[in-house]
Amino acid sequence: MGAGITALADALKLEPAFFPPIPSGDIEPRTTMLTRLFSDPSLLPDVQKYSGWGEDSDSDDNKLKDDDRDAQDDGSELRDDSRTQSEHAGEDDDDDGAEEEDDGDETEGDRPKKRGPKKRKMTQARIERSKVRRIKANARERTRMHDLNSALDNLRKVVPCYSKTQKLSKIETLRLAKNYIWALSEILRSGKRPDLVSYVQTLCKGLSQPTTNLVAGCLQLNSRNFLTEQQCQDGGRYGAGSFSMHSYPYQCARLSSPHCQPSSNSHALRTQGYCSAYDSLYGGSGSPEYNSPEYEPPVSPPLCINGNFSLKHQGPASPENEKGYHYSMHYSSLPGSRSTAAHNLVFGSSGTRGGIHSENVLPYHDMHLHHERAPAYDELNAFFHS
DNA sequence: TAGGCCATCTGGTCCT
DNA sequence: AGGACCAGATGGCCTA
Repeated sequence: MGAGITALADALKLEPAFFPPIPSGDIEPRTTMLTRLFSDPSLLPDVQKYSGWGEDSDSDDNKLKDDDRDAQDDGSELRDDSRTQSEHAGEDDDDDGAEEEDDGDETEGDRPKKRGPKKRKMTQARIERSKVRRIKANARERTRMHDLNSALDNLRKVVPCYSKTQKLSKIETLRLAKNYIWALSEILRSGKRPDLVSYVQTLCKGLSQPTTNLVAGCLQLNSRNFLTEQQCQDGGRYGAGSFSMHSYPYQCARLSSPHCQPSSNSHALRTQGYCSAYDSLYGGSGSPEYNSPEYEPPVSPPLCINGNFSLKHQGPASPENEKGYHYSMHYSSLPGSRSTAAHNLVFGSSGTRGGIHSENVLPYHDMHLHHERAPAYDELNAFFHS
């Protein structure tokens, strides 16, 4: 696939070093990493090297911060003092809380005198200004956090599990997004249709059990079944984090239905299994499970295993939505259009490989691509087509 | 009731 | 000086 990647990089007008390896062991602060990650697509394929962000990198992150704090010991002392003051002063911002600063020198008492430039006397005007500044800063901080939450909401909508009634927590959203990006980039890298179970495992890596259940539920796959299946299959061949590209028979929750009974015919089983799973994953085909009270209809980009996804915009478009999803393109539904080729790439050129028929898939003209590189997708499809 | 998640306030730090 | 970003503290809400 090396040449393929090069062609893909060309099609996307990316730097030649697409998918460069990230030196392992380079742990950086979470915010820096996220910024870099989302601004530099070339790093996506190695996201998994950062697996365990939630735990390991957090501690590393904290370690760094602790080091920082050590270097700023004086600052934290001040901080603790001010914290205590504010606690004693109560929550009321209007209660001349700033005057406490003013009295700082007098109330120091047993505390050693602080060095450095002496604080200027807080005049009434300064106090007022300080209060106004604080109030404005609070408002800005609220707005900032609301923006952050809006962005997280948008992220929730494009990861493979979305429910308005059972929202993923912030941390789980980020973890799932990371896994999702990894899984998609892996699909792009290999150019093969992934094994569904491994795909779900990849998505769920590092997620809490409730979230794993939620994701598996959203994907219409009984998590216990797939976990059990995993353990039963040749002792860890599908170990955590693996992203096996070959398929094998597995049991999904829907296999109990009359047309999905396990049989000795592995091909038939595989076919039926995929049929059920993908069927549901693609949003469609009148699956009754969608009426489950626990999950809303799969408004998430269904499994997006075809490398594309449709964003769900229900309700009025917010300015942010308009801003963030400005680009959209509709694939032609003409016979023999490029979408077919792209579709075949991930589902196998036979069109029935793994039991997937093109008619089970939402037509591309119903799927909106939203990507800042939207113009490049034509070329990307050309690549798929060739 | 403990624990998880969240919103908010707050002060510190960095940058313009 | 002021804004952006960050992280700690706190309290509320919800659920097992």
